[in-house]
Amino acid sequence: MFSIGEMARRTGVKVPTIRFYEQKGLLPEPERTAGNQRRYSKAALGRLGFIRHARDLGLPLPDIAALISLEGAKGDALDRAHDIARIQRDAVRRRIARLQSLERELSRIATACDGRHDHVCAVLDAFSEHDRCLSDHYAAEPSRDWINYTP
Amino acid sequence: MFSIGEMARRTGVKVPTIRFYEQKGLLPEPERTAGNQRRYSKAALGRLGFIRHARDLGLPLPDIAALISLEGAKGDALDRAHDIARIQRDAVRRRIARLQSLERELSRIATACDGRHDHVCAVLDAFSEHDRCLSDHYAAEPSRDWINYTP
DNA sequence: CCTTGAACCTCTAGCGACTAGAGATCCTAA
DNA sequence: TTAGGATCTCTAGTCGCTAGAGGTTCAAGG
Repeated sequence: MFSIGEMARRTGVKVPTIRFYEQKGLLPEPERTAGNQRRYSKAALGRLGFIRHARDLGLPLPDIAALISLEGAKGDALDRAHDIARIQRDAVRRRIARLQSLERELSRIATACDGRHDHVCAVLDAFSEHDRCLSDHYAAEPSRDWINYTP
Repeated sequence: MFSIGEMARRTGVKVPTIRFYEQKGLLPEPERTAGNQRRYSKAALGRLGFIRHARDLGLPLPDIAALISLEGAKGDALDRAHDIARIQRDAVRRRIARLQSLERELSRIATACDGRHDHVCAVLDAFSEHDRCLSDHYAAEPSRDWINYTP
């Protein structure tokens, strides 16, 4: 049996976050001591590790809850787990592509006029003017369209 | 003079978000019609475009406010703008590196046992067991250490 | 057995960056 | 003049935590 602090130490999940997960239904309510303190089983430790790992992989809590509900599932139900992984992987790929174009543009801005500021430099303009962008980072996130941006 | 809806249409920033930016001091309070509706100048449109672009680059609002305060600055003050760009670029680079290792792991999970679920498949285990990870994605984000994770 | 102090408890509120809704008012074109 | 889309203010909700207040419990040392 582990105290909540022991769980935190072993998984790297902070104590308030563990209680938060319990409140959100991701962790089952643990046993309590006579003095009302939480005592966790090894299974609970494993599940917290699962949550931690999935969170690190970028999964939102509802998706993690969905995965947990698949515990012990067989057959077609497991397709859901694969789906979640695939969807997350594709989302990550899109984020990578988008960040790479942002990185190019930030590099451009960071090196604009190379630190010589005897006259007005382009760094602020570089932030505001998308026309000068080397890349198409707006197009990368479909929910945001700059089509009508005409300053 | 532009209405708030026109500003939204031209920049892609949603109407409530424009009001939110005003409330946060990123946009100056615009003129109003007799009926209390906002009317924006071209300068305000430009600034909103600036904010939009900087947000897309991942800058937090306080950093954007700092950049705005540099408007018209000369000399050393502009170093601050370069600093912000460099810091953001480096942050983006770290995020890319981290996401790439996550992508590898999600791919591994997504393709675990290849859709044949006649028996218990490894996808859930793959989510929970970091031992099997191909990459070191925990180490990528220094604030989270898995050193003591022993399930 | 008693004390001390670290760890635990519940509860509320706050973060960032919006987003959604209610209910009221305004503007514009037919 | 009227209809209906756009706008107004205000509050509350989202996500995934995090921090703090104020109180209780546990475990080790004396």
